[in-house]
Amino acid sequence: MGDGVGLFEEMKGRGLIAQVTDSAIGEMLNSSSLSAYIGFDPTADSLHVGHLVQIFNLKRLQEHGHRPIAVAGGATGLIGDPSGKSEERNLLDGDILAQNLARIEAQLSRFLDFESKTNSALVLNNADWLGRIHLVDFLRDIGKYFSVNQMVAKESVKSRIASRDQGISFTEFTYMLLQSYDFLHLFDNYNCILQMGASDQWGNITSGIELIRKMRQKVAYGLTTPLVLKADGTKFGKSESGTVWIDPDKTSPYQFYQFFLRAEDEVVGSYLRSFTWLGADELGELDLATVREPGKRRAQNALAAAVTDLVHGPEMTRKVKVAAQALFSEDILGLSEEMLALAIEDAPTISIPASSLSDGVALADLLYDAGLAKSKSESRKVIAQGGAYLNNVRVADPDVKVNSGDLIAGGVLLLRRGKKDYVVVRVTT
RNA sequence: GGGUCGGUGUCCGAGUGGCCAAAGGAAGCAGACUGUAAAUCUGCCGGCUCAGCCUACGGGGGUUCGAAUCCCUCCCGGCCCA
Repeated sequence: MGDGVGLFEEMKGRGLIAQVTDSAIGEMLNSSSLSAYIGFDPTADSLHVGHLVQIFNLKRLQEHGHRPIAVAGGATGLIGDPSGKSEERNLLDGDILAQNLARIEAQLSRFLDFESKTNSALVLNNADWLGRIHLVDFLRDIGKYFSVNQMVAKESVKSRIASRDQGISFTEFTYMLLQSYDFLHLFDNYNCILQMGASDQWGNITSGIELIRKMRQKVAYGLTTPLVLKADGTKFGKSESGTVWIDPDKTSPYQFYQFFLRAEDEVVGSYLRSFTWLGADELGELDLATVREPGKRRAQNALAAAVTDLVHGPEMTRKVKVAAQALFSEDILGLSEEMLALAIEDAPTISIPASSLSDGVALADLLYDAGLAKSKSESRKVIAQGGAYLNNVRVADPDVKVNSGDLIAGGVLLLRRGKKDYVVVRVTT
């Protein structure tokens, strides 16, 4: 699938390379076929948009003839990586971790090709090897190669040690050894010579490379990608309603699409490069469009469509686009029943019994029940401040009764909080 | 183990007997202006059956008319010593 341009140049052009351990990596990626891995710790039951850069990098790797290996951290997830974390983590329960792992493996599988004759992808679980090691063996065989002096100097550890009231537990301190051992294991058993990851993984990656050098007298390589940030420099991946997950049950495709649609002008260009496969010509055009006609948001639209396409498929993308257009249109009441049905098909929905509408439900209660307010207090406040809309019409009285007379086409209510958050209320009999 | 400092709302952080649902900042939410952007401005920002009540300042107990504030005890963390 290589398109003539070398993988390394392509990644570089897209701003996807932060650091490499050796400049030879460029040549290796372009000419030979190698195995490379990225680790994912199953700290939640789904991957989120923050993981997409790495997943897509594996995909790019495979498209250029390399074998991508995704390592799910069944063992390291139990420990917790201190990198980029300002405080000690709570340990995850083993059962929960196992469930998370299964789902994440399934998600990873969607993006990679496992059928290829030449460079089929692999998903491995590091519990398969880390779980078998005996402590004393590990300390003798692996621990011997690690200098605490050097570990302490690593940024991820240093910051925690410097932190006045946090500190770092021995458990998290050892994380680096486990990740290094992963690399060694993959190097030995899968001929994997490259580890990739976000730039906060640099310390962990290089320590794996050192371990391989010391134990095998062989060279392994590392490549990191820049952390994706929001325009204000804060962490990417959270929306107003929390983390943006890949699992459609945790973040609806509609919300997923909206998240990318709302990308700030300053970063939309880099997002397009990280999260889509658009070519240089198109990227250039969109950059220009953002400068010339920012109000049209062409880049944002292209971004949202392309990413939703990759993650949820073209059919879903089409639906959420229609939904967005309809919901943000001026008069929802003017929409045909058919259009409305299509628009709200995949919007978040709650159901209420018809009987409650015949008595009338206070708007404040409805907003709360719909999940648009965390408490009834909040619900009342939002309404009083003019932030609540019933069928796209602002209603500022929290005690106003909503009844069956408010139902619109198809027998639903459209409830909105603020400008962006919609919930469709369906009536059940 | 000893000493010492500390544990306050989502986070940071003031408060050392009543004026404390607790200063200030950040985050977040709503509104205005815009482009479903950014910046800015205004308001909100524990809960509830909301002009009232309930729950809260690490846990438990106590002193007091009254405690985030004082005492006892336990738990947790930092630093120093062993």
